[in-house]
Amino acid sequence: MDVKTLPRREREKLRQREDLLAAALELFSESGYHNVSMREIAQRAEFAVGTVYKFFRNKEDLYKALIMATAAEYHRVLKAALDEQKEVPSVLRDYVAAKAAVVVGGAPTLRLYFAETRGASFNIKAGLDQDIRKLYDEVVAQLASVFASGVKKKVFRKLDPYYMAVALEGMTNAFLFCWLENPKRHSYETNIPTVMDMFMEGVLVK
Amino acid sequence: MDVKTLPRREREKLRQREDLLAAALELFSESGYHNVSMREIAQRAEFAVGTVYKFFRNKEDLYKALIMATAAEYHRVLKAALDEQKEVPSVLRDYVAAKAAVVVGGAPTLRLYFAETRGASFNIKAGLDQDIRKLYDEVVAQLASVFASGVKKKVFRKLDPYYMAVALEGMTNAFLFCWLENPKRHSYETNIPTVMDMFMEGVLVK
Amino acid sequence: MDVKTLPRREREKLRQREDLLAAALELFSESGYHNVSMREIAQRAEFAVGTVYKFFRNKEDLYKALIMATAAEYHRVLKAALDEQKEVPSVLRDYVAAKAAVVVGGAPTLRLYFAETRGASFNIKAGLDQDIRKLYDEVVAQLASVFASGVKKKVFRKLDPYYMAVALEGMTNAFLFCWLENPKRHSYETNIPTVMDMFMEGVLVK
Amino acid sequence: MDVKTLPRREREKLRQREDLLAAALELFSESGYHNVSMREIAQRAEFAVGTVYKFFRNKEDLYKALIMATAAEYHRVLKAALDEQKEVPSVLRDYVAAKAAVVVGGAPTLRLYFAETRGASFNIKAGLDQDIRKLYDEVVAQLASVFASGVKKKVFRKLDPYYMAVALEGMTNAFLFCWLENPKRHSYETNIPTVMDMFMEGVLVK
DNA sequence: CATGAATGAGGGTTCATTCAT
DNA sequence: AATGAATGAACCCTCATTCAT
Repeated sequence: MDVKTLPRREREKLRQREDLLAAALELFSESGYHNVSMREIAQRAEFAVGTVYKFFRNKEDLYKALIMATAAEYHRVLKAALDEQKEVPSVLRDYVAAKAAVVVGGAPTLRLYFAETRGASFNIKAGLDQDIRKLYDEVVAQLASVFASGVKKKVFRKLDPYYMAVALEGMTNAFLFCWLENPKRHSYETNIPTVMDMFMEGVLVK
Repeated sequence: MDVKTLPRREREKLRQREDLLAAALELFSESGYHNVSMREIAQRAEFAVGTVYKFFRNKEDLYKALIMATAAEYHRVLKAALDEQKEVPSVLRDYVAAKAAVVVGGAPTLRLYFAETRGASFNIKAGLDQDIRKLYDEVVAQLASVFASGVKKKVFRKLDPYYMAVALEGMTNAFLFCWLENPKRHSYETNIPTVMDMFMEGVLVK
Repeated sequence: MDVKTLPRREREKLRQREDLLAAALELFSESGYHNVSMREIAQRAEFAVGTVYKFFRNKEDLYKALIMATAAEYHRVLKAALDEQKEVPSVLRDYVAAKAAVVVGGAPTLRLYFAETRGASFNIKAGLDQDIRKLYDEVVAQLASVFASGVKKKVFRKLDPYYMAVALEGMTNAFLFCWLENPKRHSYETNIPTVMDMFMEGVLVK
Repeated sequence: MDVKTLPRREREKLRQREDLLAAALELFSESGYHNVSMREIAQRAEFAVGTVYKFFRNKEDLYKALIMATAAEYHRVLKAALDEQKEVPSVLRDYVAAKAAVVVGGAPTLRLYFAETRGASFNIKAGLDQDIRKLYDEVVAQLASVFASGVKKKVFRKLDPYYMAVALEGMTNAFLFCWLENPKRHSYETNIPTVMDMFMEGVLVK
C-alpha cells in the first residue's frame, strides 16, 4: 500500500488526483459548491475539463471525495484520541488538542466540513449528509461514553453525558471557528487550555 | 414608522413584500439558495416573476433582505435581554432563554442564519458576510461586556470575557442545533437550564 | 376545438409551436436527429434556445411530437380509407391513393417516418419505437383483414392475408420512396395505377 | 489480390482491420452510429483507441468502410445471380433467393444497409449516400434489364421494366424486413416462394 | 509501432433577468 | 402596475481526435 511501491504511472495518477482535489478545495472553500464551475476547477489544476472526469464521475462525486477524505482522517484522529487508556480528564484534553491540531493543520477543508455537519448545507442532493453525519455521530457517541465513564468514576457531576459531549463540541467548535477566521488574533495554543478550563471548572467563582 | 399611518397603497405594498419574503424563506430553508428558482418563489407567493423584481433588484438582494430581516429581529431581542439591569447571572440566563425562544419560535429561518454566521455559507458572493457579521459581532461584544462586568464584580473567575462569550455562544448554538434537528428528542425547556448549569458550574465535581 | 375560438394568446402559442415543429422538421429531415442541435432549431425558428423548452420538455420530446403528429394523421387517413364499405379492390385502390396523397402532401416528414418504421432508427432511446410501431401494425392488420375478406369472397387467391398486406405495403412504399427522391421523374399519378395493376394482376402474361 | 501472397505483416494488418470492422458492425447494428463511441469499438476489438485511427481516418471513415464492404459483397452476389444465363423467371427466383440468403446469413449488417439505402439515414453527413446509391442503382438497373428482356420475350406483360424492378425490390425488402424483426415467426423458406408467386401471378383470381 | 491519457469543442439544458403588453 | 413569454449566458458533461511515451 505504500505509494512508493506503485508503478510510476499509478503514482503519477495519484498525484494528479491530489492536484485536482487541492484545486477543487481551494475553489470550493473560497466560493462554495455552487459558485465554482468544473471549468474553473480544471483550469486551476491546469487540466482540461475532460480530464477531471477521468478521476471523478461528476461534480458531486468530486465534492464528496473532498469532504469525505477530510472527514475520514479527522474522525480517525479524534477516535484515536478517545481510545487512549488514560484518566478521563486527560483523554478529553488530548481529544481537544487533537481536534485543534487537525483544524490548524488542514484549515481550508474544515470550513467545508463544518458547513456539512453544523450548517445548513444544500450543496448536494443527498447521501453525503448521511455518510458524513454517521461518522460525526459516532465521534459524539464515543465522546459521550467517555463522559459517562467520568460520571461513574465521580470525576464529573451527574449530568447527561450526551449533552456534556454536545457542550464540549459546541465550545471547541466555536473557538476553532474563531481561529479559522482570524488565526493571528486567536492563537490556539493559549485558547485550547482556556476553553478546557472553562468547560471543566465553569465560570463562577467558587 | 407606524404601518397604520401609511397610505393604503403603501401598506398593501409592504404586505406583498412580506408575503414574498415568507415564501422565499420557506423555500430557501427547505432547499437552499441555489436550489430555489425565482419562478418558484414567485409561484409560492402567488405573484408573477416580474413582480418579484419590483421589490428586490435580484435574487441576491432578496436573500440578503431575508437574512437581514431575521438577523435584525434576532439581534434586537438578544440586545434587549442583555440591556436589562439585573444581576449578571440573571442577565445571562435571560439572554439564553431569549435566544432559545427566538429559535423555537422561528425555526426555519435559523437554519439559514446559522449557515450565514457560523457555517461556511457561500450562497451569495459577498457583502452579506460583512453586514450580518457586523450585527453578530455587536451581540458578542455586548455579551463580552456583561462577562467583563461579572468578572469585575468577582461573580466570575478572571477569564477573558470575549472567550467566555464565545464559549457560551458555542454551547447554546450546539444545543439549539440539536433541537432544530430533532425537536422531539431534545426538549429545549430542560436543556436550556442544563447548558446554563454546565457553563456556570463546569463539569468537575468540586 | 376550433382554433379560431381560442383566445388570441393561445392561438399565438399554437402558431409558435407549429413554427418550431416546422423548423425542426426541416433540419431533422435534412440532417437527422443527431446532427441537429437545439440551438440550430431555435435559430431556424427565430427563437432563443430557452423558448424551445417552453414547448417541449427536451430534444427527444420535440422529435417524438414531430413524428407522432405526422404518424397519427397518416394513420387516420389510411384507416379511414380502409373503413369504407366498398368492394374489396376499390378499397385497396382508395387506400393506396390515400397513402400516396398523404406522402405527396407532406413529403419531408415521411422520410423521418419511414426511417422510424422501416429503417434502423436509433434516434431515441425507446418508447417512440413502441408507439409508432403500434400504430403501424394496426394499419397493416386492418389491411390484412381487407385481404382476408377478399379471399373469402373469392376475389383474391387463397394466400396468407398478412403477407398480401406486407407485399402491398412493400410495393407502395418502394414507389413512394422513388417519388420522394425524385418527384419529377416518378409522377405518382401514373405510377399508382401501375403498381396497383402489377399487384393485382401479377407480371406474367396469362 | 490473394491474401496469402501478401507478406506476413500485411496479412496481420488486414486481419486486424477485419476484427475492427467486425466489432464496429456489432456495435453499430445494436445501437446505431451515434450511440457508439470509438472507445467502445476499440475495446470490443481489443485495441487501443489510437490504433483504430491507424486503420481509419475517423469515425465516419470507419462507418463508410463498413457499409461499403457489406454493400459490395451484397451487390456482387446479386449481380452474379442476375448474370446467370437462364430463363427470365428462373433468374428472378434465383435473384430473390440469393438476396434472402445474404440477409439471412448476415442479418446485423443489413439493418444498417437498409437504413442507408431505403430509409432516411443521417448517420454521416454526406458522401456515403452517393457511393452506396450508385451501387444500388446498378443492381436495380440490371434487374430492370432482366425485366426488359422478359417483356421482349413476352414472358411478362408490357409494363415499365424499371417499375417492375422497383416493385420486386419493394416486396422482397418488406418480407426480409419482417424476417429481420422476427425470424421465428416469418420463416423465410416459405415466404420467399410466396412473395415470388404473388409478384408473378398477382393476387386476383383469374 | 501501439498505447491511452489528455484535450477542448460542442451538445443539451436551466434559470436569472428583461420588457412588451 | 402587473404580467409571464422570451432571452441567452453559463452550466455540466461527452467523446472524437491527438500525441508524448
